[in-house]
Amino acid sequence: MTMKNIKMKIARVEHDLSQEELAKRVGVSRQTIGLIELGKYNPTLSLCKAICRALDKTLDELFWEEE
Amino acid sequence: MTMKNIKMKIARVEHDLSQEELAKRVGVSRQTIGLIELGKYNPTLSLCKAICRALDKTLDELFWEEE
DNA sequence: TCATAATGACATATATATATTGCAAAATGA
DNA sequence: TCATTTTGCAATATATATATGTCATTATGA
Repeated sequence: MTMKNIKMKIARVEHDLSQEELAKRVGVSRQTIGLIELGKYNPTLSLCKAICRALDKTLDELFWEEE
Repeated sequence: MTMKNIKMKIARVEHDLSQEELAKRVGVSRQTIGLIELGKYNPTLSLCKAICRALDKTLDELFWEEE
């Protein structure tokens, strides 16, 4: 869809989590996490929040871009 | 779904916009805006961003709650 | 008061987020 | 190298976000 979410990928790697591990913690499939990182999905707010909590970040830190 | 988004409603009123006017600016239906404010919808990230831009707020300001 | 605008509620239809499965291509570590 | 893990990709199925239309209720302003 739009562009890669490199910030999310970095935060995930910083937590030493694979896509699959993050997916499990967040309660979603591995593919969903992968596609969000690739920028090919438009996730729901509740999923964004769950990812943020799992990675100790806020929405702005992972999903907001100024401009 | 979860709970009312009072912050979004306040920001909208501060901009002197009706639900219908905000909906038009954001490219979505009036009902969608209304249901998001009522906390009965789980909007997509792209819609959240569009609402934020229309109301001069960030994701954290309208959609994030600490804890 | 009263007319109008704004909002909530509900039903049905459609688009799309997400799940699931399987396989291929990279990446990683020994 | 090679075995294993990780990630990308694709197809199909399902759940749900969103649209549309209508009506009832609640603000709002004159």
